This record gives sequence, structure tokens and C-alpha cells, in this order.
Amino acid sequence: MGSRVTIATPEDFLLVRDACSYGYFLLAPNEWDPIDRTLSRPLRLPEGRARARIGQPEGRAGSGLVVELDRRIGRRERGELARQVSRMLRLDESAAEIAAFHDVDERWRATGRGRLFRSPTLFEDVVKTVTSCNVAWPSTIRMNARLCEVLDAAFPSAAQLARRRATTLRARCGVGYRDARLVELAKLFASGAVDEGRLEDPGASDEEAFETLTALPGIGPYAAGNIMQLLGRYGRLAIDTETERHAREELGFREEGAALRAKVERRYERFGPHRFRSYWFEVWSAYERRRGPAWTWTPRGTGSGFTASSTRSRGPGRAP
DNA sequence: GGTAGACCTGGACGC
DNA sequence: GCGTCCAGGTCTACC
Repeated sequence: MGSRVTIATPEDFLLVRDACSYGYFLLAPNEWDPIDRTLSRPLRLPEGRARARIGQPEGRAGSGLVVELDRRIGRRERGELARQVSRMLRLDESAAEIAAFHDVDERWRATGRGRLFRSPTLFEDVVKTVTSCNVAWPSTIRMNARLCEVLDAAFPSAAQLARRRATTLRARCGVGYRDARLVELAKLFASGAVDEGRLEDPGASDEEAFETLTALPGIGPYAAGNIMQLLGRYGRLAIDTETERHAREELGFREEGAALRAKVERRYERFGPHRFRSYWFEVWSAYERRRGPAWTWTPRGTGSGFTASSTRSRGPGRAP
């Protein structure tokens, strides 16, 4: 007999839209069910792991979330459950904050897009970002699935990952040369050397957060830019080859290399602190034009030939 | 400061 | 079926 918990949402929150807004909703241990329109995954709670199934039964914006768990949980665990669900779905971003984004970029007001899915912890977001670097999307899916299969079904914590040998990660999780960097990252998070509170503190500048992130092993300019948006810092782009493809194929830019990247930066300058969201929803909308609404996607469907690069003559596809 | 090459994996391609 | 090439972001060595 499990528990059933109701969580209130901002008046504009819509699960099918706001959960299926960034590729991580397709990565283990997350499981999106396009039939039930629910998101399931194991969560690490104070008394141990619990599998959560998150739905929005009324299906209208602002209606409550219902979380069904596979075991009973008490008051203390309910608080932690709400905190993790809130982080994943960005329930902390109010309707007014999303409206402020729409004031800057009108294009997304009609659909209400504004929130970007993320993980219940910053550490999981960082690991997912590292596993998406220098690799095609199917490999990112595989690495995250194996990390959950081999180390912890609820996604390995920093402490768990810090205890593993790099060679184990390489051999059993297929992370390749990222092995030692992931273990080193885990040690930094587990020891408290990474000040997560400071990174999440609105009082800390974006520049400071970016510098902190790029000093971490395995985190370069692209990864740091991506983690910035996962921290809710949307004023910076995360430029990778997918950005360049978007610029050429969707925006019609003809430049190459540094000139292309500079033109991309100029295009999104006008969106100020919302740059990343404006950029990302352009990319996401292009994916949806090709593949249908994101809530209909599955990891298997996006595993090969999906995304942007599927339009190229070669290549297995970059991360959505 | 800028650049070249290594890192690793898996998909595409040619034979 | 096998071997080769290529894409992907970060890091290091070198100029």
C-alpha cells in the first residue's frame, strides 16, 4: 500500500508541456508515459528509495499534481518529495515569472512555454550534461541507463559515484574517457567542495557561477552554459554543434565557425536574461515540427536518427 | 591567446 | 561481416 500526495502548481503549469520541454525527461531514470501522460522515476527520500508516478489528472493548466508512491511515506518525506518534484518541474517559477519571459519574447505566450525540465538534484543535472558532451544522443541515453542499472536505480548520488573506480564506470557504464572526470566531479560534490548553495543563490552573479562551473573537471564552456540554464540562469547560451546546425538550417545563417557563433550571440542579445529560453524553444519547436509534440516521444523513438542531425546526410543525432 | 590532436563510442559507409 | 571514417566537447601541449 503506497501513498498518494497532491502538490499544488502555479496557475499556468501544464505537465505535458512543462515536463516534456528538455531532453532530460527521456533520460533514465525518468520514464515519460505518452499514454497516461505521467512521469515516473525512483526518488531518493530520507527513509530510502520510493518510486513516484507524477500525473496531472485534471489535465488543465494550474490543476494539482498527484504523486503516487510505491510505499507509504511520512510528513518529513512528503516535504522532501515536494522539494524534488518542484525542482524537476520548476514549480518554483511563478506564472508571473513566465509572463515576464513572454513580455520579452512574445512568440511563446500562446503555447505558454517557459519552464525547462531538469533533475531532482544539481549533481544529476551535471552528470547528465557531461554524458551529453562529445557524444551522440543514443550514447547519452545508454550511459544514463547504465549508471542507473549498475549503481543506483534512483540515479547515483555524488557519494555513491565518488566511491567507484573510474575503470568500473568505463567498463560497466560505457562512459568512456569521461570515467575519471565523473569520479572527480562526484568527489567534489560529495565533499562539499562545490558550493551548490552559492551556485543556486540569485545573489551570486552569473559570471561567478560560470567561472565556478568551468573550473570543474569535464565542464567546458558548453557544459557550463547548459548547467547555467539548469540552475535557472537563462542569460547565457550554451553553444554547441546543434546550435550551429539550428543557425544554418532554421535561421538561414551562412557564416562558419567564430563568425557564426558571434552572429548567434547577437541574435539572442535582445532577450537579455531570457536568452537561453528564447533560443531553446526555437530549437525545441523545430524538433516538434519534425517529430510531433514532445509528449508523444519515447527514448526508443529518439534513440537513433532523431533530432536535428537526422536531417543531415550522416550522423546518429545530437541530444534533444 | 590560438590551435592541433587525443580522448572514446557507436553509427554509417565501403568493400 | 569486417574495417575504416566520422561526429561530438573538453583538455593538454605547443607555438
